[in-house]
Amino acid sequence: MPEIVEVEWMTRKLRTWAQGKVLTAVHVRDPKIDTEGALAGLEGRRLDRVWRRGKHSVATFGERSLVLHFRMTGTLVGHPVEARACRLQLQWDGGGTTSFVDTRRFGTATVMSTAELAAHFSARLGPEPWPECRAGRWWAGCLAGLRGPIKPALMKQDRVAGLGNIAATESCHRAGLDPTRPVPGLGHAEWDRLATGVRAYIEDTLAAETGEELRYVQQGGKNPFMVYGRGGQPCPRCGAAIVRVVQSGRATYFCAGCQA
DNA sequence: TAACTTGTTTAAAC
DNA sequence: TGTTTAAACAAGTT
Repeated sequence: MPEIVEVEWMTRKLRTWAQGKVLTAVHVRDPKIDTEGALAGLEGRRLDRVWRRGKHSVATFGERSLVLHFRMTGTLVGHPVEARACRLQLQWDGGGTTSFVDTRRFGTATVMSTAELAAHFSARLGPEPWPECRAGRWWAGCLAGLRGPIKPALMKQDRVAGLGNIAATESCHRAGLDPTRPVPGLGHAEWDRLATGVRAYIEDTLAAETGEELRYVQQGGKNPFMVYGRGGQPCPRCGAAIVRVVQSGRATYFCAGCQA
């Protein structure tokens, strides 16, 4: 599930593949991804910059930008893909091809002007939690005024951009924090632990992404997470059983032994 | 077969 | 009135 770490990884890949190159051809293989017919307008433009904002990957061509959102199963690969899951292909001068592969077809690819992009992001995205160093005070400020539990609060994109269900779940575990604790009840030491936990999760997970293709949770049958998807299994830190609860309709996993 | 998976939007509840 | 949660949605896997 592409969240901040996976989107950062794909953004870096796209940068190495295509930044500075001219987009010579756009092949829309799934009409649903480009109902406005705007993608063809990018042909012939040079890709100036590739950057991430929250869970979006943005390719900027002068005054127009291609904004990608991967939702559940979207991913970028650096070669042509013929399978039906390939929704979009971008061809670059020099012969390279980038494919947007998305089996469940929930992802989006939108063309925006610089002004539209700024308005779009400022209306729905809070500040970036990473790579800038964020202290506990910063987190307390971002989530100030919220009354619900901490884990769903971490997923509010208009407060802090980029954290999804897995990142929020794993960060609470690293912080030793019970995900059901109400935001107003958290103290300075707990905010500090949360700041450290989020940073550790992001950097450790990013460091584990070393191959050419992005790893997914279920692929290869290996679950790389500490608690996510491990209901009933022993906690890797303290050995107590990991429990599964539902918060705001989303699965949360945590260890009642070491998350208080 | 039906339940489960995700982020976002919209509607309803508190 | 503002904040929070539930439901609906996309489509494929289990």
